[in-house]
Amino acid sequence: MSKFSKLKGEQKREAIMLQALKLFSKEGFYTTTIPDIAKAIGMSVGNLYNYFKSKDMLAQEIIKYISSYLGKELQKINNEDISSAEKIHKIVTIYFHTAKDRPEMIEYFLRVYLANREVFKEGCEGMICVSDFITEIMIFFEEGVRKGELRDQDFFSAFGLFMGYLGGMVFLHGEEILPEELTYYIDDISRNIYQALKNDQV
Amino acid sequence: MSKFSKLKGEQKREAIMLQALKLFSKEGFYTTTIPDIAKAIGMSVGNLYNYFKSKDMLAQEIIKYISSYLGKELQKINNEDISSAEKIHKIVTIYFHTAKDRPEMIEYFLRVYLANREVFKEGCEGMICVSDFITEIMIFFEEGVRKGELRDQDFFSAFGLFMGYLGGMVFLHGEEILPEELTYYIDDISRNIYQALKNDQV
Amino acid sequence: MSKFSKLKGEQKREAIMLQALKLFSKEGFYTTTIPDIAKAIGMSVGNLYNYFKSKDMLAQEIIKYISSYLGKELQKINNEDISSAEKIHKIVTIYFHTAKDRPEMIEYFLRVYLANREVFKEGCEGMICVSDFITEIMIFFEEGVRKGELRDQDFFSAFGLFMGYLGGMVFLHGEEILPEELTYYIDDISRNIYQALKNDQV
Amino acid sequence: MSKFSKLKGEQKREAIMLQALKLFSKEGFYTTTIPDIAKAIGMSVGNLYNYFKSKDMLAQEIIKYISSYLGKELQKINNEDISSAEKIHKIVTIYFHTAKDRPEMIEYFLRVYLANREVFKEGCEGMICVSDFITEIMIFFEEGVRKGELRDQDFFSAFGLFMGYLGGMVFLHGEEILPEELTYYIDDISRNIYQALKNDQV
DNA sequence: GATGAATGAGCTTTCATTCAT
DNA sequence: AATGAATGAAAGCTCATTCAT
Repeated sequence: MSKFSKLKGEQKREAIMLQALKLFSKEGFYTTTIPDIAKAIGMSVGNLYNYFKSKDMLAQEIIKYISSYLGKELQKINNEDISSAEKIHKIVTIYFHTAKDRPEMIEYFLRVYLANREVFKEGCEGMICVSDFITEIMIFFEEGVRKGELRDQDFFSAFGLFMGYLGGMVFLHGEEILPEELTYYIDDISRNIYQALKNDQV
Repeated sequence: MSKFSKLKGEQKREAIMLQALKLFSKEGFYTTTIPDIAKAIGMSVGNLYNYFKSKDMLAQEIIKYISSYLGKELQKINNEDISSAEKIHKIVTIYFHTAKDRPEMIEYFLRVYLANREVFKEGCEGMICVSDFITEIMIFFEEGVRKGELRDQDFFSAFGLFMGYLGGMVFLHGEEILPEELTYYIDDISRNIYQALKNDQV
Repeated sequence: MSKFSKLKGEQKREAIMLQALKLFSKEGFYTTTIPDIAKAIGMSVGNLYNYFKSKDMLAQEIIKYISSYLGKELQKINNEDISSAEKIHKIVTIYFHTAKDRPEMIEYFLRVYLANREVFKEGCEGMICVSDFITEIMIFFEEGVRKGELRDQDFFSAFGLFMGYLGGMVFLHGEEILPEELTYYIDDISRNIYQALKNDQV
Repeated sequence: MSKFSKLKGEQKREAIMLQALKLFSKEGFYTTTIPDIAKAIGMSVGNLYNYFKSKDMLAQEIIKYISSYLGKELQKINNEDISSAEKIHKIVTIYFHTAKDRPEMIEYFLRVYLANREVFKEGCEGMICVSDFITEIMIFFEEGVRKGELRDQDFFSAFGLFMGYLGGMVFLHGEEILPEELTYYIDDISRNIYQALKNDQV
């Protein structure tokens, strides 16, 4: 643990978020207490409340943080001049590598954000706290359609496929049910997604 | 609410599970209290503990109940003598209709079972509490492969697609993000899944 | 301390109120904690909340209790067939005797109810939690006017005199500033009040 | 808010007291926090502690300030060469005008000083923090007796009448129970007090 | 004098679970 | 089987006060 007291201002906010992110995703939102978080980063409970005014607000800031992080990764891919099939492969790759290197991010999305609606009800209405991420998926999809590489279907139908599929795999991995590493499935899954989304009318 | 006191034995157990299922899926596991459940079915908290020895155990019995229910539905489809493409369509249909008619079942799976690992850690190791359901998906998949209709890929890669996709759509629906009813997407999604799983080597 | 566990239902509610009344009036509302009250009556904190759903609600029930108690005492006097001067003397007497025998009641009125507006804001709007008491003062005053014994002045001007005066004396007594017992002042004060309120137009 | 930083020394002390006075009387002593006060005057909490060594000490300085202020007003009246009846009228007038123009002063007296004994226990024993004010009431009363205009009764009996009555009226006003403005009652109340205190033996 | 981040004890309230009846 | 009062540990959050800068 790097000395928390050496950090300041915005850095401390981020240090708190990263630690809470780990605990929330590993232990669950309700089973992680504020004192747990404070102790883990070596600060006092009271001071934590100087940075986030409630446990719920902290949870909301974290999901925005994750959405922003993943959104930026996707943006890089969207900016590349490659085919939709290649983009799908890269998206799956980045998603699974994130799940491997920073599993708490994906777990948080699945187990904290998606599962505890009541926590995000006020402050994250609709999908405003994850819009950075969703926007990039939308851009990927619409460009693919425009270029004639992807079939012009309902966006949500495509989005649900993407996110549900990837999320489901990460979940199975988290449950230690998968016999192989996540990265083992990258090719299969990229192919499945491409098969599902591609435009046959050529 | 039908008179709880008229029921007996196993029927009471089931009445408790159904009420708890509704409350857990709607309000969340941690935000639903045992007194909430007892009051909703008109019995005392003390007596509820005569049927389930803890809140966690109740939650575990419920997921087994759901798995069994959905497993039976899938079994009917598996027993029909139709193509894999048709089976996929039927599975998607039954899933979305369940999500529409008894949304608490699917929501419970997504928001209670998948999200609150700690509750199911002891008693539902691996996927033993949802094996009825998973077994039928496995049967569907292996038969499709055997008949040469589906590509012989890793089971989990296919399973993740199926469950993640369907779950993701139900989630989007629960968030009131989908512009259309769930049933509207049945054809698109069935097609996407089939495209992803089908055997091209013919 | 009588065995709390022997009591039941409404009796326990009352036992809690009486103990809280003592502590709130002696130590102050904010400096008395719920554990303090629970410990003083030998019950658990959690169980106390089975009887009163918050500290504020408990405080509100207590002021209603006091108002009802004092209201009944005044009612007896109002029902007697005596002059207004005699009634004043009896009211002052009963007030000071209450202040002597059950000082917490009067202290509560002065130091908890009158002073901590925010606690009674929602639930005791206007004077609805003390209406039993005020109503009797109003009856006394209006009958005196009707009989021609008291001057027909604004009710609040008369009411403020009565309650402010008596309250002020009890306060001075509580501060241990009065050189004599409260009862020593009964005649002087009754006379002063009568002089202030009587009808000279005869 | 005038620039706090322009002031210095004793002026800053007074600025703090005036702001705390407003907040304590309006929001209550325990519901007003030190940061609330600091923010309201645009200074830091740390610096506030350079002027007052604790919240309790601040509260004590404020009551002394109020007592001194009101004492001076009464002194002017005592110095006038007018009858006791006229003095009573002037005292009531000044009291109610203060309650109208600077309501926080009277409210503080009633709701902070009188109600939160524990805060003033050490430092304001007896009535030493309000002696400036009480002394003037005493002077008024004793001169009235000496001149034969007021009956020679126990001082506290007279003092309680005065302060209790006026305080009670201000309280009723604060509760928005009075149908009229406070000043409307000046004549009635002055008369009531005079009737109560005057010497009939002439 | 001035700042405000930091402390941590202590508050109100909740709730799974027990048990005497 | 049935009741629901009782328990008490533990939660989220507050705030007077301190102190390094």
